[in-house]
Amino acid sequence: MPTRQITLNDIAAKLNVSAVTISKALRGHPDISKETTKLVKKVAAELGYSPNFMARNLSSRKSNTIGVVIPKIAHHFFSSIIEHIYNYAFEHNYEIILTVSQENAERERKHLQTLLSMRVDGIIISITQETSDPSIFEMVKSRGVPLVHMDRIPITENTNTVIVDDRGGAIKAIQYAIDLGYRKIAHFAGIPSINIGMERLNGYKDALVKNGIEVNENWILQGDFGENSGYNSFMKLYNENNLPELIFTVTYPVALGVYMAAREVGIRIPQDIDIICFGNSEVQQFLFPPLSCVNQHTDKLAAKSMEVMIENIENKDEFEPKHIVIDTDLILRGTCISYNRS
Amino acid sequence: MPTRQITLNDIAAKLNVSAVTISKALRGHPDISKETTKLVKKVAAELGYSPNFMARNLSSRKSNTIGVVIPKIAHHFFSSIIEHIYNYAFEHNYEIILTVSQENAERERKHLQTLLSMRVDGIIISITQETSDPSIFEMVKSRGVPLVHMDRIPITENTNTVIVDDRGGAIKAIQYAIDLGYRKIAHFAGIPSINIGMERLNGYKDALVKNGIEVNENWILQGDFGENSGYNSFMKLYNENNLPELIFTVTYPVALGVYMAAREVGIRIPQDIDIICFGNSEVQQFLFPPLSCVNQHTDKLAAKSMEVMIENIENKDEFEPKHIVIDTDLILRGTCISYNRS
DNA sequence: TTGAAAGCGCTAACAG
DNA sequence: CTGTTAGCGCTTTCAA
Repeated sequence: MPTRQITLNDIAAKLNVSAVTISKALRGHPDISKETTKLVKKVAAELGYSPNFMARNLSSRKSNTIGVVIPKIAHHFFSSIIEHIYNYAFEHNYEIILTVSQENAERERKHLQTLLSMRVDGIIISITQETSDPSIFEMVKSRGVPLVHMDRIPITENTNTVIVDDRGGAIKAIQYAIDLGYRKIAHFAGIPSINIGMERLNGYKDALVKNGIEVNENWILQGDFGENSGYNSFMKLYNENNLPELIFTVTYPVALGVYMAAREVGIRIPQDIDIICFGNSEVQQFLFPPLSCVNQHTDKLAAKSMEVMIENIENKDEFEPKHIVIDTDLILRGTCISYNRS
Repeated sequence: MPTRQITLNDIAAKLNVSAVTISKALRGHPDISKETTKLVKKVAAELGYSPNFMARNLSSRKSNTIGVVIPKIAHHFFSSIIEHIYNYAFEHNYEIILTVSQENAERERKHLQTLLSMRVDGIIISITQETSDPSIFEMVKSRGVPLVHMDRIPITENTNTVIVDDRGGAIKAIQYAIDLGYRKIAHFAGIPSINIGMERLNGYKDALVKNGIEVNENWILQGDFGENSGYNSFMKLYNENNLPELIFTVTYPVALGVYMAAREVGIRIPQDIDIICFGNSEVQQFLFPPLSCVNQHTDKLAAKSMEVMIENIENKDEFEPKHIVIDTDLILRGTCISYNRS
């Protein structure tokens, strides 16, 4: 570095006191007199002092930093959560180190290692589509680092989880559709090894069963959480000449894939086939027709995750893992609002 | 911390060598023999050693970390850029510290301070709508921290800038529309104090003038970059009974606002009024009608910003500020594809 | 109310 | 090829 940074010692030298005094004064420690504190702060500002977090954290063994691992960022659900997490952190004086696994388990693993190396105070994670080995999470916990699993969680015990009521949300949507008059309902499902895929599927089945409607396995299309998956599933049913009256998709991108496929083959939504999805995004109201959905309250998801995290950090010893479930609601727009089959 | 972390000394003790040897071995330093290195790495892995970045960075005065400040994250343009930045960083072994200013200049300032305190190796920033005082950027540079202004840049000299060819992109769009037959073209402009607002407006005017079309100030509606702005501007013209044939919006959200307003008052797009916007997003193809736009290549923006950043970091002394301009292209979908006024 | 001493975990420079 | 010495900039005892 050509330009050396100002340190405590520089200020100390200038004021003819010790660095300790400066350190304390700057942190508002009660040891130091009001006057001294004031003076120190003034000089520090003049000199453009910028505390060195590395040194501070190294010495205090606390970083006031929370690591976050998410699978994707250019996706409304996650970017919205992230935005709320950042806001929460800002208000509570925490820093966020965000990492993005790109749905890649190997990369997820590396990011976790990095966060540990950075000595973050805790980690909030939403796992990838392909994460299957939960041992890495055990490792994190064994290091004494608080962990919160958010939304996409593995099958681990004894860890904080903050999830959406996926099953309940799915039931809500399907029950509503049934009440409307729908009976032939397909589900474009996600990856069953991930909780959200499994639970939404279960909710779908539950609702059908409860209403005495037979579950048709041909109308449960396994895929992933992306556009292509929706496109392919639709095309499969279309080619089999086996389209249902309504499609319930596991995510909003999957629904986009359906829109695209339907337009391509000239099937009209909602006249020829209707649709509702899990997951909200502000652009849904601009689609044609505006897409109805199960809304997930990303703000609450984020806030609760942070809340649990901070509690756990500040109360490490006698902390019992929390399991929070966030409620959902239906947002009705231009699809799935009436049953008008011929 | 209840569970102490493994340190170099722990490994050193176990192997009866010095900590320095371990340190070097772990970093693959040529000083150490292959065998020793191998052994050390093995033991380190067994012990679950995780290098302490704080200590490492403090001692080496290098963090391999790049700070990023953006105004918003739940917005396709930025989340897309961020995603590319993360990927680039991952491939080049840099860490990213992302901060979000929420379009708030005060918060931006704080984030900058934090990043300096974290001793990041450099900072990439896209400024807020309200940032007016560039002195903070001078301060960053005076600290010897490389700075890259990306997309939304202040009026500073002598700093790296990586921007989109906003003026050129606007000209491209308007010229194309004029060739189609459009003459009555309005511009829903952004904030003029920010380069992208100014340049897109200038491009709009340039193109009109070049084609001998008079610039009508009533058709230049000043606003910001969000949905509401588009909504309000549209309503204003609608109420004045002064709608043009085509609207060119400064961003994609502004166009969404127009969609919403138009639907509300029963004006059809593109039959009654046509539209094209600056800025791409994958959901545009799912809008009705699919929205045409000037595409900005967020991947190149991100990659170039990172490239310049890393060059500047690794070559601090004799580095000349770079000014990169990224080209645009038109993506034509369901709007602004033909002139069919009656 | 202030400060001296010690150390956080690591690396750079040099010596052997 | 390996180790010794000396910090990086800060905070935490503990003594004055």
